[in-house]
Amino acid sequence: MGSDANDAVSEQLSLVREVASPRGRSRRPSTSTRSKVPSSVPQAAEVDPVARVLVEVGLPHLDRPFEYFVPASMADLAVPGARVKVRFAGQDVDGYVLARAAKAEHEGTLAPLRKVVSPEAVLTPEVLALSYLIASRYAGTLADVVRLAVPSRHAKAEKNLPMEASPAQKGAATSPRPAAPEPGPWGNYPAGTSFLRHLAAGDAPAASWLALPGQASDVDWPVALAVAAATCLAGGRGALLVVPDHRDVDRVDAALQGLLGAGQHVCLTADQGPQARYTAWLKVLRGHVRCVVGTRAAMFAPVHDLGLVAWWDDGDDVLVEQRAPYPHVREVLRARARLEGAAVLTGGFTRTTSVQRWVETGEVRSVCADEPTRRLAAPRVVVAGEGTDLERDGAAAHAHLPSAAWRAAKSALEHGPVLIQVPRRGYLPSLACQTCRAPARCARCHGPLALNSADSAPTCRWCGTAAAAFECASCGGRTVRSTVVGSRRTAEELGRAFPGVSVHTSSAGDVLRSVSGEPSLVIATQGAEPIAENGYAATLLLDAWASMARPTLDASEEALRRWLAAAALTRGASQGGVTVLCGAPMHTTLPLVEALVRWDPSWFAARELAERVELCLPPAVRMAQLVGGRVAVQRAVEMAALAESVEQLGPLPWTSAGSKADTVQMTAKESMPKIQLLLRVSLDEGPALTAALTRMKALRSARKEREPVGVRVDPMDGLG
DNA sequence: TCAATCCGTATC
DNA sequence: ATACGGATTGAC
Repeated sequence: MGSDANDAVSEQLSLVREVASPRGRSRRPSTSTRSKVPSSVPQAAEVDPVARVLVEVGLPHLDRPFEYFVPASMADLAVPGARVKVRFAGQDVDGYVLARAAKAEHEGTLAPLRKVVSPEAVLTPEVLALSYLIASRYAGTLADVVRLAVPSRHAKAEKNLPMEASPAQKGAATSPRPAAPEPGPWGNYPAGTSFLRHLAAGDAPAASWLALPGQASDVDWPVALAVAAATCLAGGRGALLVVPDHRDVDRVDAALQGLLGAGQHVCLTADQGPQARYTAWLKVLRGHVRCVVGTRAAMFAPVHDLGLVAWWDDGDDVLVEQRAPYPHVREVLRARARLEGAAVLTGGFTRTTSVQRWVETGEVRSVCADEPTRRLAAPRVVVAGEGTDLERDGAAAHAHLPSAAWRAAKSALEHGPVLIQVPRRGYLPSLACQTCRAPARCARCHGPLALNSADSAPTCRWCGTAAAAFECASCGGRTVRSTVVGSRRTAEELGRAFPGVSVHTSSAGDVLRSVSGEPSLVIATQGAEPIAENGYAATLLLDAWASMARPTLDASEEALRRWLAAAALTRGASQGGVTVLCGAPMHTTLPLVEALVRWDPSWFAARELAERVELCLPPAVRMAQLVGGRVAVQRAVEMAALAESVEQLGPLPWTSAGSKADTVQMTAKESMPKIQLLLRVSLDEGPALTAALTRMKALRSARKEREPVGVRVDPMDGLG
């Protein structure tokens, strides 16, 4: 494991023990005498009459435990982890019992718990410890993180689910452990079987796995995840698998069903409905099952004896939680693995720079296939030029297809379906070097340059510096070109280019799961590609330039991720599969294109990370973002009393993601333009920065600052 | 001298 | 947030 966060971890653990230990004594001898209990209220419990309670008031400066006395009637119900209602500042609020104690630290009179909502210990010590770490990592409140970790109660589900595992499940739990499965897909990777062996033995191996493309059961990634989970279960420990979306959950679910049989795992997804969802979650909490597959909210599932955390496609932005404090699945599962001694498995067709950093610090080991294996499994990749060889006439001209792409599709349609991937609409306009097409970067802070309005000079989206004299860092070019994005071919146009072929479409909101092996054209936006039975005969990746020119930090990483995800649905070169990249700049050999052609995401990730290190960009540094009115942000920064070493980039006008670039956001009431300030520190100084931001938030809420100031750590996760 | 009001602080 | 206390202000 890397050393940068070890201190923070041990510090947090001791904090957790102090607060959560059932009989925990304070390090300092308590100066309080035994707390007085008003005579008008019920008798206190005889054993551990004090409950430390996390109260759910949404105020940062009240984000700490408060002590209540436990009435005798609740002595056995108010267990650590139980939901309670308490009187707080004159009103009834919800809370959780964090711990019971013999004596209070609070010197004044304790108020009684008003009610134990349910004796179900929904906030387990492990999840509580995890929540402390995540709150600290993201400068958020414990209450916010607990809200993410513990689903809201569904009383009927709680009542209907038996407390004890059913006889069959009980039998499974007490009978000899299930046998470890065959390695299956893991046999394709030199380090794969070793990973499984350590996993089964109860160790905590950590791996970044670069999956081979293909859907056959001896390579298919959902099968590989299921095998890892089953191996962990066979070793007597629980497993937690997180995947980006519901379709992925279904695929892993099917694979688990095949390996484990019925009733050994549960799925957790947002679209289950409250009762089904809470029932599934309770099965995990009560230990009926020890294996979970789900979407991002499952990352907090209270799996018993956790032995493996795994997640798929680290770069997918749906792995970022959309509620404060916006934690990434990667950080949550990494923290869980450390706390609970579990193995780590992060897989994908590509590797993000964040995971590459772990590989390079030795925190995780790379698990990937050797080059000959990759070459056979991956499709042959062809690069068609940007406009240079467009068909001038005939059907293909209508579809704006390069002739190489048209020919590949035409011949592939004799053997099976053809996938045509188009970029999503709505990318922000951005700037690139006119000569070499490298993204234009700010000379001062290396942020992305963009045009605020048609006639102004290019401006940095981070620090606001106007690039009066642009000079490209890669080739020295002095002119920028605007990359207008978002043109999308219609299914009709393509249909006309291939008369007589049936056409399917799949895009966000109307996603097609799979298509048959019959010849057809499948037009899908990025991320919505259906799976084809036996794989696509060919895949066309359209408008490469649009994917490459997005004005976000991770544009290249993201482009490769999306291309390889589509290309991975294509038959391997050994079966004639081909992928055609259309619309890539031909002037230079871009590493991005080279990585696709050679199917070498590991090499690309290392290059990208080296560049980030050089330019002091995440994940080589820690960043935080403040958003709000100009004065409020300025005052917030002063309150934070930041160290000298904290670099401030900006402020500059803030536009919300997805809004048009020239729309300046206003705060609701004052019609004040919002501004953004970025803070940058070394990774070592990350914990100090988040601590300062936490203090600042507490101070602001204690002083009842009116104007909101948004704080976001790792703002590049998800938004770029 | 007392009540109304403002401000700061604690909330167990 | 809401409640409370202490200080401050203003009218009798």
